[in-house]
Amino acid sequence: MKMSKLFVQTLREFPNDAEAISHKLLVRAGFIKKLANGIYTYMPLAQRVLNKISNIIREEMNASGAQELLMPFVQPAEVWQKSGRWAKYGKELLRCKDRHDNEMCLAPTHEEVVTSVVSDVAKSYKQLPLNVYQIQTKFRDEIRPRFGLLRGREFIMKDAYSFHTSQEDLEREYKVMAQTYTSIFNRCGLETKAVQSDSGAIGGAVSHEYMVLTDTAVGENDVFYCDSCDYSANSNHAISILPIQETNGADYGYNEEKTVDTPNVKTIEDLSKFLKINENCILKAVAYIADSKPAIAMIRGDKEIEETKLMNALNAIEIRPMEESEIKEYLNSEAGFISYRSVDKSKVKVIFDNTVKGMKNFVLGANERDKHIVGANLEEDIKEFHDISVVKVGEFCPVCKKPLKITRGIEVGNIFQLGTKYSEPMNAVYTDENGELKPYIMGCYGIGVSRTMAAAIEKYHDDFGIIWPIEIAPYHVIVIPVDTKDPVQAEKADEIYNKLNELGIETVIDDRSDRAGVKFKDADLIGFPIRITVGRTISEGLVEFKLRKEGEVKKLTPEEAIEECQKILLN
RNA sequence: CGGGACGUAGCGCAGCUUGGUAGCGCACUACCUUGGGGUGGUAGGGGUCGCAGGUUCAAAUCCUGUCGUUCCGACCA
Repeated sequence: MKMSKLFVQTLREFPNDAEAISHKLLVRAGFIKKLANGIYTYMPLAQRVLNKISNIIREEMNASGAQELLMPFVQPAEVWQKSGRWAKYGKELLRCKDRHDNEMCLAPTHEEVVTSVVSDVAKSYKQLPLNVYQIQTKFRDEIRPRFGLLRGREFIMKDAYSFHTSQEDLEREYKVMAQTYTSIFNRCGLETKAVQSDSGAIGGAVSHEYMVLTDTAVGENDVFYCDSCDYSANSNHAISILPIQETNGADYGYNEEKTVDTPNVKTIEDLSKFLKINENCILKAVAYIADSKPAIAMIRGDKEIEETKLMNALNAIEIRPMEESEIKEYLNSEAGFISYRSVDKSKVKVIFDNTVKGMKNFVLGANERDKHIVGANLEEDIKEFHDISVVKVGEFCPVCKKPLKITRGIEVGNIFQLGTKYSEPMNAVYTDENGELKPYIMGCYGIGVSRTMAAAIEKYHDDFGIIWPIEIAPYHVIVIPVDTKDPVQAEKADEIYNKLNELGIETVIDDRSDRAGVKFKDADLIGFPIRITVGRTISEGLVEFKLRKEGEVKKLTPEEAIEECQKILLN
């Protein structure tokens, strides 16, 4: 490809509205162009990267026995109503109507359709197990799309679904997919960590997220991990061992239950200062609306609530903090002074965190403005506790009990054992050996293709631009004639360019009449892994060979440079 | 959903206070110049100033509404 013909425009400045480095570089290097919030055109350079990632995925998925298909992106409401998700899926599901007034939606995922398709075709146990996948655009109407391709509304995803006759067979396939994912990301030049995204609790669905670990990534997930064993988990789901620590308000002189005035003391921090007591002796109440119903979560003052865990404990689909007015309405209380004691437990669900077990003579809201109770103790009939707190660094690994560490991760893939979550409500069944109808046992396996591209940039860049891993780089080599007016340089550069292309090495020649500086800047920005510069030294029969990654310049003959390219690509 | 900021050429911005022919840099076109890390110059092309309404002889500028973008918040009561 000639640079003068390549449909790309690099910008001299970073875009103003980008935050994440991958977003800034994708825009500045001319890979993507925004059409609307969270919706982008993939320009030719980006499309080449996406194709490379997709092809690696295809090769690995096919090798592990999965079959590629392609399902509709626009879907009728019926399939979603069948699974029950038409009502449950919130505003992320973009709904619309066709000309006949039929309700439709843009697919955010394909469990419904694939279940429906498979149940029409795979009617016998003889056709199972089955694993089908597609690579396709998805649409999720995110509340706040940001970070470019890391959290767009429209994005490209590989989604695979497997169907089995037994849990054992599902688990076998799950392991196959886990291996497949590791090799896919390795081939993309990305090291990933498979991180638990569920506590692994008995009977619970098992799932893992594949994280590209980077300390620099803005936003995204916190990942807890253990150096001494394999344990790692998304902070959403991480558990830690925290010995039930006894905290006693009596140590601060509060050994008798009584109500005290706490004027204008609203936060735990203020309260702790005002009463001269450690935060871990205060029982904090946080009020939520869970699926339109009120709930309060009680937790030790120094701990924080993990909403995903709370959601699970409440068995809710959607939760949000209560607003001031709702606190009045449902709890007849005021923020800062809520107590679990005075609420009507038949109407308001109360959840206690595990940390509350060890609290004695604690401080509690009095359910009245400017008043708290000190020296309080839990009633004996409160016996149910849940893990609803966020793990903190330094708490202990649940497997080997060593302190946990934290890092940032970008989720690029996930694998999930679904069981009969979809097949049962959708009545998707096969006939088994005994002629009985059974629901499929299912698994699903996703990879964010466009997000993987962005994650690679988050991981591999420097001040000058992108440093593509060669496996997913848009092109392998850029040949730069320094002075296109010098016929020797131009001719020799052309020769190298043609030779490389003949060898199947994807090469761009920067034939523009710009100065060398411009070409170097663009080459670094776009991130070609190999650069061959044809300049003055060509009179001595030498060109410059430079890897974007390492930055060292070697003087080689054109033949040696071409050989070097071949060697690198063979590895 | 709450709060702030911003919408002027593909990108980055000025002009608005005090209403009077729409500007700068990059990018684009042509020519000259330069030729190893974003040369220097000359001449051009490109904008219903987000949209709608209002005030006015006159609105990018003032007022109202609306749409969009963006940042923060939407656990720590």
